[in-house]
Amino acid sequence: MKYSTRLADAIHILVLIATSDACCTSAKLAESIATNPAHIRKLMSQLKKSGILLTTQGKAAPALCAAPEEITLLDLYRCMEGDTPLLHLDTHTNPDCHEGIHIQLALQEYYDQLQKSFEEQMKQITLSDLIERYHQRIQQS
Amino acid sequence: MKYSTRLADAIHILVLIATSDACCTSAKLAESIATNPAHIRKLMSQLKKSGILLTTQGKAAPALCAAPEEITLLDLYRCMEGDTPLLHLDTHTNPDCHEGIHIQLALQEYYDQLQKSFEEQMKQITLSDLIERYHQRIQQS
DNA sequence: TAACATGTACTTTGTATAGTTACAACCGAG
DNA sequence: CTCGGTTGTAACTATACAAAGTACATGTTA
Repeated sequence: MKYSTRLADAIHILVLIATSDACCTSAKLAESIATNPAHIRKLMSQLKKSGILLTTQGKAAPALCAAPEEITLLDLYRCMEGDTPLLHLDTHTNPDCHEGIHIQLALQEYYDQLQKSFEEQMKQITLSDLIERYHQRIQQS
Repeated sequence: MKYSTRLADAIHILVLIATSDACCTSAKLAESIATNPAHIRKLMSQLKKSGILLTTQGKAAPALCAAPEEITLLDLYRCMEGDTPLLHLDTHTNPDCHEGIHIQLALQEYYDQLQKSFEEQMKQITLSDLIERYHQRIQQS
């Protein structure tokens, strides 16, 4: 499977919306990300369903539902990737092989532990942090 | 990261080799993982290249190159996934859009930070830990 | 030497993501 | 109230890549 850039794209969209004065049409956002407007609208639709973004049909005026300080990377990860974990077990092992099941279940415990810790750290990073770092980079260049 | 069960399968193979007295042919291992022998041999070949597993052509006697305590989850991750990170930037943004580049670069700093911390934790988990937990589960059942 | 293994190249299949097109629904200015 | 611009969403296609499967050269051992 191709790896996903949806989270990175969603963040891209949100940072532009949060920092840009100009009207953010899906066409303009698509130009910055170098993709097509429909894809942008699909991502924005997902952000809307998660209560992160506010959009109006026919009107190019997307707005954040909360302050950037309130939106964490974990919120965005869950919005774009759902419950999909970072590492994957092989759940298609032979059911007749008892050892096989127990190996995967033992592994799951450690995977869960890693996932939980990763999410805990994503919770510490907010959209505001990203915007701040982005502004610093703009100034330096 | 893209969806892959290679790491889980590699661990499956190593645990079986480390704990099984019976001769571990690629056919027998394939049966436990419910896949085909060629796939198993491909995974084992990769483990061999990384100096984790020792195999001999024509001979069904795979063996670990190091004690299970010495083999970390990070070693196995690197072997199976290489430098592929867990989260991916969108590097196909419009080069004419300066903002776009800086958003992704700002994001990269946080992604790198998360990746580093994740790998640090994978380093703490060894094949020996997995085998131990696996034995506990076998006993309980 | 025969039976059985591994090592590896090649092909096929399955599936998630991204790209694209099309169009209905909607907004706001004139 | 109409028209140009916009969103929302449903197809469909293209692409990438993991996994499954096939084949066979090479090696081991009884």
